[in-house]
Amino acid sequence: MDDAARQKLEETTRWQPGEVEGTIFSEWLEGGYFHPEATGKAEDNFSVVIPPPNVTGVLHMGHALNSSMQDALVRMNRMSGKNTLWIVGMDHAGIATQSVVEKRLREEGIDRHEIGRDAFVERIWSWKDEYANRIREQYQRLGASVDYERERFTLDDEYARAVRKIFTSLYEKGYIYRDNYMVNWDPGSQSAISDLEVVNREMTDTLFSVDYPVEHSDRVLTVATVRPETMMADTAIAVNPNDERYADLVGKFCILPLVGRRLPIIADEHVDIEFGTGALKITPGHDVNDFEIGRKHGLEEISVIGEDGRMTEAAGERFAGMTVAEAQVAVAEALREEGALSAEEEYVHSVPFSERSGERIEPLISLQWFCRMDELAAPAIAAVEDGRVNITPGQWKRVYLDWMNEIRPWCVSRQLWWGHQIPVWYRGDETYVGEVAPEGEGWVQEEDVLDTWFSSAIWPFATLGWPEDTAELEAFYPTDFLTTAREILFLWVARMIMTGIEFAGDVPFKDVYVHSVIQARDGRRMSKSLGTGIDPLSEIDEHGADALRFGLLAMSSTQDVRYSDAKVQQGRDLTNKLWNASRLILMNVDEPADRTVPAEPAALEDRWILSRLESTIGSVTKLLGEYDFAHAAQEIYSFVFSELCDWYLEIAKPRIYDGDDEISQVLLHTLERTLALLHPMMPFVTEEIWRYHPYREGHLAVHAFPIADEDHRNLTCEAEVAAAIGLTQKLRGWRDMAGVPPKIVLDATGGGDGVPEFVSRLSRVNLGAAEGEPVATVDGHGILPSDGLDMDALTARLTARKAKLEIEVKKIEGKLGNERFVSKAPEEVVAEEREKLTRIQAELAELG
RNA sequence: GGGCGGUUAGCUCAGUUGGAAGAGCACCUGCUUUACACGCAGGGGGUCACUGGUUCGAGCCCAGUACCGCCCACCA
Repeated sequence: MDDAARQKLEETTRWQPGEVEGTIFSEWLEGGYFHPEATGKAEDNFSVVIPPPNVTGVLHMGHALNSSMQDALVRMNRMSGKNTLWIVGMDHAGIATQSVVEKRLREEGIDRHEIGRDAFVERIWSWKDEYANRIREQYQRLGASVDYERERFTLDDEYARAVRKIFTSLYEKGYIYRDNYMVNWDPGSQSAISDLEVVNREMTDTLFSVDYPVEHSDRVLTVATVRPETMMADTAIAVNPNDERYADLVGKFCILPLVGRRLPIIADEHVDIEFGTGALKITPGHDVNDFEIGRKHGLEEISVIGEDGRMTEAAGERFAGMTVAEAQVAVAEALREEGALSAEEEYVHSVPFSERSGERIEPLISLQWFCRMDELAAPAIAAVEDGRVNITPGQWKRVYLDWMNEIRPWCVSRQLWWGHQIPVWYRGDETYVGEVAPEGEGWVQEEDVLDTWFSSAIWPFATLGWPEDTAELEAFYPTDFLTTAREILFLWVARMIMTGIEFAGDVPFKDVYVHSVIQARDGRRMSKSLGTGIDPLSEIDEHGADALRFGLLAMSSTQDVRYSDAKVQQGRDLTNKLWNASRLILMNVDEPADRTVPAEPAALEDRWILSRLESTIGSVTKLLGEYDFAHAAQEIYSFVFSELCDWYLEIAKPRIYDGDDEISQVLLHTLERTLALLHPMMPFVTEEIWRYHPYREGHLAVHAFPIADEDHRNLTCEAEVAAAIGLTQKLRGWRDMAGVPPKIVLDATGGGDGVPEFVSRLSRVNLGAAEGEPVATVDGHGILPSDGLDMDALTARLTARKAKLEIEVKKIEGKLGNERFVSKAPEEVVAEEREKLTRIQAELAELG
């Protein structure tokens, strides 16, 4: 180490992340460590795709969590010597991006229709560039070791070609078709949306009872509806076939109030006899159920609400042009005038809303492109059932299978401008579907674009150059695992599995880990609109990237958790602890002539820390492999704090200052392995410390990941030191209990053989110093009288301790006195109780 | 309406196959011990939501109840 480095170490008593994180990251990039050659086979290599964030915004805490998890595993595998690729990129996010940009334009007083499609899309592209830069920078701040040279965007030319190929191919297989069908119409975005983009909310509406007179009769059929404004589109009245009240009316007709149309009275199982009057108005044009019933019975489909959310001419001139809400009031009023409204009551029910625009969904019949899913789903179901794709935690496997088994056609067209324009061309009655425009004059391309998820569904292989037979595909497909939030299990994960099998010839990943959702500190959802979001960047500014990464991993779990500042602080503490422990080692230890650590060092504590180190390496590696990030973080935290710093370094301190080859070997070896082990979780601080390590030959990012070395495990030694530590703690505890001032060194009997030297030093109780009449005993060691002992306080505390132990004795004696316990419980359990009793009785004896 | 998850220390959360409950933070008491006060040592604190059951023994298993959360669903 040169003088400048030594001075830096001496001066820097706290880990200061802000100063060095940027430099370190640049060095990694310059080293090209994150940009692998596309060589070798996927089964030997390691690859992961990042869930591409929307270009609408900035990274949120969910992205930070996901990336912390992926990076931990990616770095671990890269260090283990695997050719490793982590793919990054962004999603064009059709509706989301279009509406954000549209809103901004409106603030400038511009309507997108004024400037036209091309100019509008141009505006979004510049928006995209701006946000992609920000997102990329955020990943770098986080330390994500993605391949920045292979960044992809779901609307790139190459990617778009893959999308068109998929569409065309599905069309040729007969899965994709165009149809007039009931869709979820979002008046906000003026587009159809899929079922998965609809959220239901509880609403209080008015339930109107409307009387429909029966033709040639003085009877009326009363139906209940929350949507009287759709009644102009009614084409039937339905009753349950088993409803005796109406059996004689089936086949007859009602007269539609206000309009006067004759409505057939039909029988359908769907109608609930118990609900309301048991008669249901059927409006195939504006209700999903009614649409199904209508198709079944061959009813006419009338539309009275337009795509703009206003009543059409078909609603009659009295209502045409009104908004749906206005029409409801007007229709109710008209019915009232006619005396056809027999009741109005408050009614709570769930109502569909657009997740994106927030507007109430208007079910409309519309000409859209659909994709039949059954054939695609079947092999994707099999892949999860037979374990080619493994979903953890296990309960999500069933959720996935349930949904897949009930899968319905997917409405893939969107009436937007931003997205993959559907590769279909029309000319008169002709329709052409293909990857490129057809030859000839007069062809006009379909204006609609594809659902965003249609393009993200092929992310794992389209990013690798599919459909070309690229070296990247060969080397990195299928990927190894995916970590994801459960909310996109259907939207994204399921569809990737389906397209992967169908088009790339294999499942896209072997493991899916569904992680928890990090909630706001108060337990609410983190959301921009609620203002409950916590910005990862400001957390990094405040505590450093390592602290945030550690904190997120430590607080992660399979169940939802609240954001824990304490866990981030714990990460911060760990970086600082590691930094300072390293300072102690690196400033005091010289590089030994021979780096080799003896299989069995002479010093007990050396054998001990080596054994504990290897044990920790084993368990952390295992936990990371099981996606148990929280326990992995906890494990390494307690190793560093407790075992390495609180015990080993304190025990070894005199030797560290004196310096000898063996302690140097052990310290430098232990530090090296600890840094490498921790690097995947805390890449920055470990890389920076490594800079000062005499063994350094290159960056830690590409240093070998440690493999647990069984030769250094020594259970006998671990037990011996554990006992010595136990004794030290007892002596310290006793001192404190007895109120002995810290400066006083007590004398005690015992010690000698079998008790390591450090016990006396760390407990400040000089074992075996002299003989004499003890005032008390601790584990057989007699404490000799001393000026620092307050005998009154001691007596009081001993009495309290005794009382506590006696209660414990009674409990155990009761248990051992229970004949059934002794006879039925396993021997070792009984033996353990006996030992415990002996132990406590011995302590009681010592207390006198 | 169906399904899933949760209820453990003041707070946030762990608790592997049932053997008598842990961590971090917070709290209390000491300590400027020459790596670190983002530290060190010691300590207090829990009828494991409730009610039954199985068992020698239940936070863990079974049945039910009460709250809380999430997902799915076409009750007008």
